Amino acid sequence: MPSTSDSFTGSVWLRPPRAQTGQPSLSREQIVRAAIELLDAEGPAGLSMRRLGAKLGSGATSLYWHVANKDELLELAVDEVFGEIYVPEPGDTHWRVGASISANGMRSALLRHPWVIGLLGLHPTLGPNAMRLGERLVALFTAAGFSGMPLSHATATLNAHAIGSATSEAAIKSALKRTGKTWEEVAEDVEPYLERLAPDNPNYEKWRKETGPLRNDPERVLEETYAFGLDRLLDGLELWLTKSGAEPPAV
Amino acid sequence: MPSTSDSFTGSVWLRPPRAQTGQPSLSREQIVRAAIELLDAEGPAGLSMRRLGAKLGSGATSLYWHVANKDELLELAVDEVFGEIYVPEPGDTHWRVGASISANGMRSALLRHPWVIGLLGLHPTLGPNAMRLGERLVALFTAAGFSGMPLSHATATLNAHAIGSATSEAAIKSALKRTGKTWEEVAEDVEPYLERLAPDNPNYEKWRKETGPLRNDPERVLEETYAFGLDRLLDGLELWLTKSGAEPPAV
DNA sequence: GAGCCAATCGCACACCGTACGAGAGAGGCT
DNA sequence: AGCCTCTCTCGTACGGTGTGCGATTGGCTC
Repeated sequence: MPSTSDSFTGSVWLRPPRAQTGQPSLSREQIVRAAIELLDAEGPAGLSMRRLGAKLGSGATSLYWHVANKDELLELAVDEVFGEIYVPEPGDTHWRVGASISANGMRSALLRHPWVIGLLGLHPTLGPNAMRLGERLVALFTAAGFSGMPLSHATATLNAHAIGSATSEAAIKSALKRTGKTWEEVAEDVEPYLERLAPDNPNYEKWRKETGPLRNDPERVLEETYAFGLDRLLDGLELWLTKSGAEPPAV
Repeated sequence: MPSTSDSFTGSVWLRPPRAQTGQPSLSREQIVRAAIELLDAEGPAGLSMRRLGAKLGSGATSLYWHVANKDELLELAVDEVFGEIYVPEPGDTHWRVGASISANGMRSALLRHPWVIGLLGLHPTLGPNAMRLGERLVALFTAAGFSGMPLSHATATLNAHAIGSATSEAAIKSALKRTGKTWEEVAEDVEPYLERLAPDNPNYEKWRKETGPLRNDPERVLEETYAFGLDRLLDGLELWLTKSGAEPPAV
């Protein structure tokens, strides 16, 4: 371990890659992939260095040659997940479609790997895949007519919507998965609690009574919530674009 | 511990409160408050049951009388933080202002207690404070003219924006705090990395060069990003409201 | 005073991240 | 050929973690 001085977060990305000559039976990519598999299968609690080592047929501490510590491994895993997100080229679609595809990709990647959500607030992700994502979004929104700080704000807001939506969605799905109950069973469980709180929540209660019959398939509802918000957001961005009098640059 | 059957997430909220007769030198509220102090001061890693016990002058395992386990303690702490968020009454302001105040409150609560962000994806929060928040938002958006599922979508989207924005913001601030460096120093550290990746990120690089001089105070930029997104979102919601021909109910 | 029961606590267990140093084995140099 | 160096693996050990369990305390009601 050359132990470069702690530049920025001491982040993986800023450190020169490791030279290689010996007999590597382990590799960083392999470790990261295995870690992701464990995390997907059993959640954040399912990943320990010992278990990961076992899964790879090696000692737990051997991993520390390829990875400085567990935190760094998680950073690598997060960026790997970002690699799954596709952002269209500017020319391929209208920017609204491109932005939708990008946000959908972010959302579904986060829902496929919900453990990522809990890590996003810890370090800024500036791995190569995250950078590529940023690059593509800049290209997309530049072509749409954004520039300067508003461009950055727009892309950040798009991502914020995907992240925020995925967070709430993951919370619900995690509860369903953990209890193994169906949506109906959970609703039954919560019902008496809501009844008890009803006097304090008249408006919510009224809304709940009125929309009760409509709220059946939670999967669908969650998706609609996300899509509704995305459409409103894109409407707002488009409105700003026209009002600010921006011209899309020549394609 | 009466050990009620595991209703829903076995969530704290659905369990009857504990009877009380003995000599309580510890209380649930006190424990939760102390836990929040520890979490605020030292982050998620700073909270252990032993340290918490020590801080309260009691044995670590004494806490387990008042709290089923650490997860439950964290759920309680999250709801406590939600209690800090103020949502105006419908009559008090235009709904856009009310929604802004609410989202601002959510954002700043999350930034005051960044550890909450990492917990939001784990359980749906249905504590009393979260419920009160929901109630107020329903009231606000009902008065604005929303109803049915779109009402729920609108409130969820508002929260998603606050959560998503706070997540990215917390990531950056956490890195700054952890390294103790100034924004300029971090920028210097990252610079060579960005230069190296520049060939792959032409659009991003172009944007970066153009806006370089403008991007000074990150605190301000982050706030502007959030505010820009919020405005676009509210624009989009307002547009939908007028286009859907909804009438605000009599006030 | 007897008995009950809420509340506190110490101990122990299994597990965690990881520092450290010993060793294996390949490659390059003389 | 001999040796040295450098990459890589691994066992051991340390100080921590969450928490199950049983013993203990002390105030309350009969």
